[in-house]
Amino acid sequence: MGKTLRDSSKDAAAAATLRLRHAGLRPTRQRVELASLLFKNCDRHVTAESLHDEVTDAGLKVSLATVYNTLHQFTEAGLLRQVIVDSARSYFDTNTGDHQHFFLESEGMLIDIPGESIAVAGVPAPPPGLSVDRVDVVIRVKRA
Amino acid sequence: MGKTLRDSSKDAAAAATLRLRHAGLRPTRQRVELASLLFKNCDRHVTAESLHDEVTDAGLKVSLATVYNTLHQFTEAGLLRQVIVDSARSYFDTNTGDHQHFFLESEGMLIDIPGESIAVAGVPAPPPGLSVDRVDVVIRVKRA
DNA sequence: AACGGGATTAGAACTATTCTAAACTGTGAG
DNA sequence: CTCACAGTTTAGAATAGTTCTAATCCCGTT
Repeated sequence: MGKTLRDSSKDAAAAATLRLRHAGLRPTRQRVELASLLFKNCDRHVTAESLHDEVTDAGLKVSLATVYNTLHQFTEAGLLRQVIVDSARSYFDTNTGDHQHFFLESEGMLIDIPGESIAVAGVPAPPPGLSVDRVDVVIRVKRA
Repeated sequence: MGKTLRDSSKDAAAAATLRLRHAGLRPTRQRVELASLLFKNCDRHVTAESLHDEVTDAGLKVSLATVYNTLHQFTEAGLLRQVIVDSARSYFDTNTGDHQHFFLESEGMLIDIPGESIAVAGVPAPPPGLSVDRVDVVIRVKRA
């Protein structure tokens, strides 16, 4: 028989707990709740503010400071990736694989572009003493 | 005969004044001083703070608010280009042509990469209703 | 020289983010 | 099962970068 809503919520929590343990993070209530929201569905892009609103709207109580802490810890642990496209706010991406982004600045919207589809050629060697850490491509788009 | 230091300073100011008029900006003392610093030498990358320090160290008096206003007006007028690589501060680039950047985050240093040398292939068509505004490539580097 | 509108300014205000210090809680030992 | 403690959370203060405000100033025209 199908699972009830409560079951799937429990499942998400259980999965989140596992994921946290794997990452070496203690599965506190707040971290489990945030991880459940972040990783339940498909790839997502959030800001601290948007995630805080979301968790609050869900009737859960997590402070904004904890949302910031958690986003950074998750990023540190490789569960999230920070996307820098706007000098006003930070975005975090649940897709940590190789990919790039469309960015619609007027609406703060990010859209993934699979890594395989984009190729960057002709990158010169970095100046002596420096090594390449990552290549970021941002396709800035606007409403046609 | 060679020009004196005072002459070349005057030249820079005269050139800056012309450049401002061409861009449709009134050549005020502050704008001329900032433009002289920005465009006297080769390509430069500045932040509001760094430019304010520079103009202050030169013994000139320009408020930080004016530096911000001016950077935005220059950008608007196509004299500068804003570079988004850091979610904590804004960089402005005197090179407005087609090019990309190395970014050494730990030192807030930007290095130009000529546009011809880099090619981005395989960019998918943007979602319906959106059009590509610009393609930014940032090569994040670290001390080897 | 006087005028008018844009430009500049100091300082307040604002936004996103980080810090602080106190209260709380998961976890392993007993 | 309970205790203790290190790690976590929290409210609120603090900070950094940037923008706003409203008064003053000055460039270009008359």
